[in-house]
Amino acid sequence: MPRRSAQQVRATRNAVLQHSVEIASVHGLDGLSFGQIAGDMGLSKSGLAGYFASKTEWQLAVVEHARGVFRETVLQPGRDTADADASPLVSTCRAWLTYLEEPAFPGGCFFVAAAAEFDGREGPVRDAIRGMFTDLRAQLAELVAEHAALRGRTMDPEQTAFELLATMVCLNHCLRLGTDPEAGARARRSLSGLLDHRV
Amino acid sequence: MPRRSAQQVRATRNAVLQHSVEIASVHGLDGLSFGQIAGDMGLSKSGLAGYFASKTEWQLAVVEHARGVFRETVLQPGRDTADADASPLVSTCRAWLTYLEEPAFPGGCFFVAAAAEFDGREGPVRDAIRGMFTDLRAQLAELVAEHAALRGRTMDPEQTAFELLATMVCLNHCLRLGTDPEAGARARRSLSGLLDHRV
DNA sequence: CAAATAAGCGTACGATCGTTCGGTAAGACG
DNA sequence: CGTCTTACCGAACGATCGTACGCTTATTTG
Repeated sequence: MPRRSAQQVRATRNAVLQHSVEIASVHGLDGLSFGQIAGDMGLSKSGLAGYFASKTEWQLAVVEHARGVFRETVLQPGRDTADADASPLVSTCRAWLTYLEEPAFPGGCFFVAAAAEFDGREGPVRDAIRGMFTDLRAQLAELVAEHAALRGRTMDPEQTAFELLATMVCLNHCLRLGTDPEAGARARRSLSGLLDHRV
Repeated sequence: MPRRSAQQVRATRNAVLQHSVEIASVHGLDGLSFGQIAGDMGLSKSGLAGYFASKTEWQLAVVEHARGVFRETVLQPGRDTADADASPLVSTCRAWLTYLEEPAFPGGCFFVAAAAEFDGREGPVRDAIRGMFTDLRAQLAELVAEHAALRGRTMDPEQTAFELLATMVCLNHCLRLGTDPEAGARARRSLSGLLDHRV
């Protein structure tokens, strides 16, 4: 069997993916290179490449890893910290704001960057990113519907989900580019209006 | 003097920049390569590189060229087609929607892509992109203030500018990724609400 | 203990990258 | 007409890219 246990291998692979996501959030998924990342992590180029069947497979693994990070940084805390005052949607938005303002990835939201990078191309990487946003939209719409029911309001879940996503994407844009020091406050004002609740 | 007139040279350079913007909107500013573009345009690699002092200078020229395209595709028509019914802001938003839905660039809005690509880095290219959005925000806020005055409403120009930008950025995102066939309608609904006017 | 397994390394491959340099030839000007 | 300017090309450079192939070596298994 392996010279290192399967658990150690998985841990190393996870560390590689974590560092890959961080670099990719700054330099893009195409900006990843085996040599660079291997050097950063004290591995050989071929050693690192051995973890993945190809660069595309590596990129797909990075996307999947980032999805996990988003889940446990935004969606899961959103569910967990909901209470009588804050609906799951409200607390999800709060976790989301934190995720953008104290970035989980040094280059800002990995998915916004990856979407912009691959939205004009074809292939499995684009499909994976697209899948992430399709799921996100569905979950958001569900949370909105739940929120509306809790507050006894009528809302168009899809429309509100679109506007929530718009606010978050634009907040990420402004924060990363630094064009608007008040972006956080503006996003919160938008969200409060959308949700009829202080965020 | 030159073997080709200065005007011809400028025309060639312009054609190079036009094609560069189109490629960059799909593959990113870093995805540009002298060899690739030169091949596409029937020039030699070194011949094309001769137009620019370095790759960075090339990227800066591409950003500047794209700014011109945005000006004459969105801002200028927005000003020109305003009438008694549609304020300059409303007609600008209409031109903007057209720019996103019948893309001037094959990869969607060049600036959204470029911002996502460079927002985590430093250097002159990032500064140029940042400058574009700083200007855009200022012009948007001005248009909003004008619009509010025309309609006799009170609006926070900066806040509304943020929400307009959010809508447009998210529309571009959804259109390019194809995650929401109704994105155009949703964006129009958002805009109509923001501007208190059918868009 | 010996054999089998596979993680990781070193090396090499062809391709492409940005950049440099000298040569060629076409137009402008004396 | 001769000279000068310069747009453009061809070739080459060092570097880096993704990928492939053996080899070493530690661990597990029979």
